[in-house]
Amino acid sequence: MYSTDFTKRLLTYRLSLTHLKKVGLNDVYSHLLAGETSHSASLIRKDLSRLQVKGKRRGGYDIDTILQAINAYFGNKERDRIILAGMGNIGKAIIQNKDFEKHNIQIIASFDLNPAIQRKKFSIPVFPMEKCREIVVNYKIDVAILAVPAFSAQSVCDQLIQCGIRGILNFAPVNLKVPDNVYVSNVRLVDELQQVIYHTKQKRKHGEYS
Amino acid sequence: MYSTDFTKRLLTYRLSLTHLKKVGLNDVYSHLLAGETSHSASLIRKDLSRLQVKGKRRGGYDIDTILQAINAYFGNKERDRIILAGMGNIGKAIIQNKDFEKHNIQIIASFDLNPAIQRKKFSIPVFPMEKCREIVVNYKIDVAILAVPAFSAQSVCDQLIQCGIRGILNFAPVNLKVPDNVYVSNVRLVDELQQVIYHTKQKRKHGEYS
DNA sequence: TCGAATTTGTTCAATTGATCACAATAATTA
DNA sequence: TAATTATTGTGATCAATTGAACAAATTCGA
Ligand SMILES: NC(=O)c1ccc[n+]([C@@H]2O[C@H](COP(=O)([O-])OP(=O)(O)OC[C@H]3O[C@@H](n4cnc5c(N)ncnc54)[C@H](O)[C@@H]3O)[C@@H](O)[C@H]2O)c1
Ligand SMILES: NC(=O)c1ccc[n+]([C@@H]2O[C@H](COP(=O)([O-])OP(=O)(O)OC[C@H]3O[C@@H](n4cnc5c(N)ncnc54)[C@H](O)[C@@H]3O)[C@@H](O)[C@H]2O)c1
Repeated sequence: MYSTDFTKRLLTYRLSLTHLKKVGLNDVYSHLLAGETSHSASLIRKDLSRLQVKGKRRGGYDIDTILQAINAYFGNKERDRIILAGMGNIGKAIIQNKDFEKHNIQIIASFDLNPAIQRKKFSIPVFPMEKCREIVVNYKIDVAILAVPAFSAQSVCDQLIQCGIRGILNFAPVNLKVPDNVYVSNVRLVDELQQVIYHTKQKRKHGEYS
Repeated sequence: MYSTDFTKRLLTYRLSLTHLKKVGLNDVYSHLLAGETSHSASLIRKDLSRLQVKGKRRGGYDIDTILQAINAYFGNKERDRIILAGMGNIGKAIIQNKDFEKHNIQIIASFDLNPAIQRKKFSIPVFPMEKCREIVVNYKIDVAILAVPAFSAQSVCDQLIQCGIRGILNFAPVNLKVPDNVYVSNVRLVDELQQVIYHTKQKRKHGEYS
């Protein structure tokens, strides 16, 4: 199996390629994509080779072919349905964003312990956690977004796994403990920002100027 | 200089250590921290060694000492002040979150082109972009969060850099073009989720069960 | 049609990063 | 006190990833 870095790069390529396509291009050279994505041209060629995308020597790669290969890699034939736990600020921001739909990801339901939130009208239904198993089983859901406060994150995580969830995108600043057969990815916004601050200071220090 | 992976691991350690401390521990063994963070014990020891944190042989490491070293590494003496561009769903979620303050990061102002939003009352002032240079210069701001729609991301990014910003945490699904002396980190929520979905399917396939 | 220019595809080398393994050392127990 | 156990700290090894380089192929122009 390929590294997670490879997978991540593919999504970066996709982003640039859809943009280039919108701008009117049909073909792309590895070094052009390199400029867009800040990955080296030879790494890009190697990645495309792993994806079994063939370019034309001296002609570059066909953008649509790459995009199809990337989407195929992620199995984007069927629509992926997921759920959301925690309908707070982050949860609401996410369900209002159209990008998930655009990439065939559908958030079909959310869960929140706050009855006031349950009563509100959103684009998707809000249930109490007790309803979770029913939804997960009936709709064969594998993946959940976890956007509850830190102090309840582990407990809600446990419940999700209990209900059958096998993949979690976690926003809470907590290192979740999960069994081996569950995949967790953490979005640590505070950490990300702190890293930006740190690296920005470093750049200043080491005097990189354009 | 150290890799960004090293920097990222430090923040993971910090998360677990603050948790362990809250639970009542004062000391920690490398393999205990390994269990919390899913990094190997030997890697953790090497990281701590690089941080010049000394443990006691057979006695483990003092948690406070590690935490101080990590905070020192990130220069957490002074409070870091940053700005926010785009007061939409993500922007609002971020300014309402207390975690940034807790880590000495202060978002002092935000910018949005929507006059209706500018008139609303938030915990921080909302200015039109024209005010940006003044704020950035007067308060010596280096870092910005970019949370505007994709189609205006590059343009707002350019303006920020024009005003003197040197580090950007970008939420828009765009590969920003910036000069060499600017550091950019991207939060790609759709990509993150797609990766979770992908890796969850893979785990299913390769039959990992706990 | 031939040659020059350009870009892919892949091999190879080098670097980086992580793990292994163990000596050094400290604590514990008998 | 001596033996034993547990843990750090680090040098050596191993693996993975990246970048460089170049042959093969294709296009373009003369
Ligand atoms: N908002 C941000 O910008 C931001 C930044 C970094 C991290 N985070 C983290 O993301 C998570 C969500 O953030 P937020 O701003 O949306 O928080 P929030 O407080 O706005 O929303 C949390 C929601 O979870 C619900 N909830 C609480 N306990 C629950 C439980 N046991 N079961 C089901 N639902 C429960 C609450 O009712 C609330 O609606 C938090 O852990 C936060 O630390 C948020
Ligand atoms: N909401 C999510 O969950 C989510 C998920 C993935 C990615 N994103 C991305 O994050 C970014 C922000 O998302 P959001 O949901 O907050 O969007 P949003 O539409 O709610 O907010 C965008 C804000 O930016 C302001 N804005 C637009 N153009 C501007 C300009 N030129 N200068 C200054 N301000 C401007 C708008 O007035 C608005 O207030 C978008 O690029 C979006 O694609 C969001």
